[in-house]
Amino acid sequence: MEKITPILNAARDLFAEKGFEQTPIADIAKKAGVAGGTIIYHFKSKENLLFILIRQILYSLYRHAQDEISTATNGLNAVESYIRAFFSFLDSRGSDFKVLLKTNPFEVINLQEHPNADVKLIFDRYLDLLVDAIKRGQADGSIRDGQPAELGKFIFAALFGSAQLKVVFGDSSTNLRDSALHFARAGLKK
Amino acid sequence: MEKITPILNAARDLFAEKGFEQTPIADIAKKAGVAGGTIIYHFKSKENLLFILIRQILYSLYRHAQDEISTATNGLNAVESYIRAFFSFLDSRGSDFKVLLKTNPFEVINLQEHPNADVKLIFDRYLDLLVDAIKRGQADGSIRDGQPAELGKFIFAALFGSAQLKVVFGDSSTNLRDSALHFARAGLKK
Amino acid sequence: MEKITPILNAARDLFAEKGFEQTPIADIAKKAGVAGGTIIYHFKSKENLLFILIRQILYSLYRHAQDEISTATNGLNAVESYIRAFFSFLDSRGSDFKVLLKTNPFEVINLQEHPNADVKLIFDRYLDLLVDAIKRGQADGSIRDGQPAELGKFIFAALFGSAQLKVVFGDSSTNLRDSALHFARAGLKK
Amino acid sequence: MEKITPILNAARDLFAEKGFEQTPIADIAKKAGVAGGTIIYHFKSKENLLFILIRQILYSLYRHAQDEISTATNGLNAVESYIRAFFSFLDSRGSDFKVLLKTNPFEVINLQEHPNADVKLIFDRYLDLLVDAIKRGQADGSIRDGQPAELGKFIFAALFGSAQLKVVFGDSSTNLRDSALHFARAGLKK
DNA sequence: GATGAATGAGCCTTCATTCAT
DNA sequence: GATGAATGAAGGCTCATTCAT
Repeated sequence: MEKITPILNAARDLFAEKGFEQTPIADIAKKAGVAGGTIIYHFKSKENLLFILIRQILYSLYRHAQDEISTATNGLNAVESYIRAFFSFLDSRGSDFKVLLKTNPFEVINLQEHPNADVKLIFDRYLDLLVDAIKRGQADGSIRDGQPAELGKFIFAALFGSAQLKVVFGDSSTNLRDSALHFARAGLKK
Repeated sequence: MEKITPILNAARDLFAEKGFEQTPIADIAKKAGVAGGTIIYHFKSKENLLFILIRQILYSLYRHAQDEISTATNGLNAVESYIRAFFSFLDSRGSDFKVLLKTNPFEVINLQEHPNADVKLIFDRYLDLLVDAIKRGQADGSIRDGQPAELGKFIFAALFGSAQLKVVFGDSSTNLRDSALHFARAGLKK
Repeated sequence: MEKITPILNAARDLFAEKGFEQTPIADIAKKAGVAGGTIIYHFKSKENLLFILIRQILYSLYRHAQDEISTATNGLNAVESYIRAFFSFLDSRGSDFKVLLKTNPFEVINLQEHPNADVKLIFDRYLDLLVDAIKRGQADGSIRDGQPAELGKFIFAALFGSAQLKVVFGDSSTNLRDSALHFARAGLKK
Repeated sequence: MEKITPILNAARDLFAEKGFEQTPIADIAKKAGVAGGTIIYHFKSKENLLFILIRQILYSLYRHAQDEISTATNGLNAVESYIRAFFSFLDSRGSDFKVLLKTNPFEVINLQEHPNADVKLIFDRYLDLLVDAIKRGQADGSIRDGQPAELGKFIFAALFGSAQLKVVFGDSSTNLRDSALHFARAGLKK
């Protein structure tokens, strides 16, 4: 029971470092100071371990954005907070984020299967945070007209693309963040 | 010798569909109508087959962008052409693109090792096309000031993020393209 | 202590349904509403649990035959009662019988090892019931001459073969019983 | 390709000796002088290897009975030949037979699944040989009236029960055969 | 008596790669 | 150039059993 956290931590680190497929359960076990069978005992399968991990990470990301947005004074400001939150998460919890990007979670995990559905759900919620900020901005006059869902999706895409650039090629997240803020403002302002 | 093309085609389709790790050489062999040994005989290793494939695809993408840009009348126009080229490639050669996104090529392939270096090279060239367009725009007055490399990287990130959204969740590439054009114009124009 | 019966019942059902090897202790535990460790605690090992079960079942079979024979008026009649008892047991306690046939108990259980010896003992006693009936028939003139042990063994073999046919292929036990009675009478009568 | 026979031979011996579940593929490989992977390469799965083996054995048994019956002069004679063939097979190819009895093939092998269907088919054919002999006897007057299918099934059951007695407890097949012949004659003759 | 988390040996299977033909 | 039988290391998973509580 108290082995669950060490396992999750070991898995996070190894998945982030070498990827899901390249990480044998035995390695996780060794790093977590646990027997191989213990991992399956608690997580049923290696894939499910990934799923649990992804859900945790996604939820943290969601909460982090939510916190940041909560103090925004208007819609555009909320979008900026959302972007800042994304990059600060990326910086402070880079290892977590690598898991997200290195495992193509939505490929490895079959989203059709019931228990995985909530990963998609959290993901959607996280996107909604951005779309809602845009709607708010359109209501309070800080953001121009346009379909909030489409504007949101594109910004979202840009954020994940930036993260990939940082994670894969080591690009500076500061520069990417500033560019993201710049383009978002330019594209959204009235 | 004449077995090489069928092998590449089969590999492309299968890598696109199920991913690199999930595709056994035996499956490629069967789909290509070839013996398993033949693939190793021609490509040395499975990883190298992926490398060859990625290089081909990346090069096509590069040429496609180059073609599109060649008729641009100014820098901003060239950037727009670059974006359009990206999405038209994504639409017409979706399977190729999936290979790029599903294999995290820059993870699987160790870019430090010599023969793989040119994948990174083509990749950089492709990015340079965009950066050069921005520089051109700054020279001809169609694009505002700012560091071309950073502006370019962000647009680039947004494009790949969009592709991922399309490939993974099936989002409309038309909407994503229009948003990309919108944000690029807004962020680059004087 | 009061957990023993539920465990035995669950084990009986599962062994009958899926066989000994195919039934994990965990499944028995769940079905019995008991913890996994409890089963080992009470039965020492999975194999020993099977052994206890087999002994119970065999003893029931033995008692059932004994009861039926007790009212027989002569030897041939006793043999017929024995056969009828076998099939009525097979019908009324099919699940028990399946355990016997599905586990090849005499393979799984090493009869050389001391505590298991009494399974073989009960088995022999059960066979003796039949052999004794034949002897009795030879004494009272209802059964022809011949080696009782051999005649008995063959009838015995036929009964177990019939049970297997019923259990595996679902053949009618009524037909099999009538045939058994027919052949036994024909082969034993003077 | 030339490894298939050694594998089948090794599997036959080991399944006969220790049973299907108790025989790791690695043991078969070692005994066959082959790599572990080779077995799966040729037989797809351990279960399928058993299936192939069972089919071979069953077919031999079938052919053996067919040969023996072919010279019978009448129906009753054919039944006797069938019984003799059974026991001579049991004696000369005891190891093969043990595989049949030790694996409860009809349990391990899911008869519903297509490729396994023919095991049941051969099995039925083998039984039909006996039923047809009984019909022939009823036609030529050497065998009394009665439902051939039921009479056949019972004799069949007796034969398999006898084999089990021999295999498990080492009973003499000569005695069992003579008893079988005795009871069959007594039960079938006019 | 009972629990259930934890163990770790064991097993089947996968699969990239080799090599004799 | 091409084949495909053969390999064997590697990995995910099962499960009877142990033991601290």
